[in-house]
Amino acid sequence: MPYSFFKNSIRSSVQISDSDLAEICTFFKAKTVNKSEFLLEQGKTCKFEGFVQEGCFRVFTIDKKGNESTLYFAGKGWWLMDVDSFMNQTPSDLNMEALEDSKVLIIQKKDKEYLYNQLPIVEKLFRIMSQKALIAWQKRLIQNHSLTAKERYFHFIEKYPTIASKLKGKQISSYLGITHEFLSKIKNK
Amino acid sequence: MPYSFFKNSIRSSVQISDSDLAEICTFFKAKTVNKSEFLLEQGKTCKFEGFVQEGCFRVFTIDKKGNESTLYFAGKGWWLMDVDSFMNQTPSDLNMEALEDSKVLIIQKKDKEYLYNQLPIVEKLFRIMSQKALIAWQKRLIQNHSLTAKERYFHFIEKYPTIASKLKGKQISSYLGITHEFLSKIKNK
DNA sequence: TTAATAAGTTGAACTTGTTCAATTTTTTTT
DNA sequence: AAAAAAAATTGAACAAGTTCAACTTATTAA
Repeated sequence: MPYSFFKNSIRSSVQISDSDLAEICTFFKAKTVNKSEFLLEQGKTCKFEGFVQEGCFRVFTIDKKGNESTLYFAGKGWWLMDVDSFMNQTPSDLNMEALEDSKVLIIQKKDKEYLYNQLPIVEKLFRIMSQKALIAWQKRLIQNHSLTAKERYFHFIEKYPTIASKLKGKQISSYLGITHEFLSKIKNK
Repeated sequence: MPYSFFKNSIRSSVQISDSDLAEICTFFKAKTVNKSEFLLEQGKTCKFEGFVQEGCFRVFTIDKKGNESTLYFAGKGWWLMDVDSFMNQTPSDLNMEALEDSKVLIIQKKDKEYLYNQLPIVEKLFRIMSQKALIAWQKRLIQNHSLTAKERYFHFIEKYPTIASKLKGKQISSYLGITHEFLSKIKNK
């Protein structure tokens, strides 16, 4: 049952019939992404959405000054989406890089649109998922405003211990919005 | 036609029939909120969602240290929601304060739930609205990471000139995540 | 297994932004 | 219109975080 974890994840957001869930699954195809490979690259248009079944990804952007900024890490059970590029079919600002050998379930844009039209529950599912994500982004902004870099670091490794243990310092610092040198100084005190 | 602006706003997100739109409108009640009054207060549970027809609001939180952090300003055409408190019926972290005499359209939670169940297009509408909001929050985080306070300030007044002109420096600084003293120094150079 | 490359550490000088306190200006209340 | 309160400004001392460069330690590739 390669879809059972995926199904449970959906059921945790929305009440859904077995048959609807089964139909949804038919549109999600398994894909392997090996360590250091990119599922999406900045500049390309995003035509898919993905669900992480195994492994871990980093979603980040590189700004004009060449600095990396990590939006989030996607471990098992997380979604990989570039909402902007997917919705508007514009070039993406994001990179999605596998941090280890990973497996994702992928749905193509045309299939997603079909599902939205065919199954209203899919609208509800993604409405709820988007709202949960929104809550998390709002909280993150508030934390960036109210906590120091040191506090943000310890909060991060407490909240995401499993993912954090897989990360290089540089990757964590680009999530926190500080330099890797300063993160190193935070750690050694 | 007090609902025509509201209707146009919805139509800009989703294709919808006149009759569906008319039914939606029946659940949104006009409410006046005068300057300095609060539509929502931190600690109370949010049982409504609102649409700004006239005026302007500030949505902010006060953290443990007593510092204010402004999430966003909601001018004409913006939505006022505490997604977290509304969805989970938990005490809110947010305050929604009218910055001038304002008029909002309000829907109660039970009516919103009825609409979600009754009209699938409402799910789609809020799915799309949530995803647009998500895009904006992601971009804001990236900007906080990649721009200096000065750059963020000029970006803000360029992007929201109308709202910005109504604001006190203290309100802008709490949006940017800096002190009002430092904002004053930025301005006078 | 040894190069080669990437990652992590450390220190000194620097920049950005904060804190606190005093002063002025603007807005609100009486 | 005067008094009171809130907002904005300024400066000096300070703290948080950056930059650059040198060095050490891990990883990866040949």
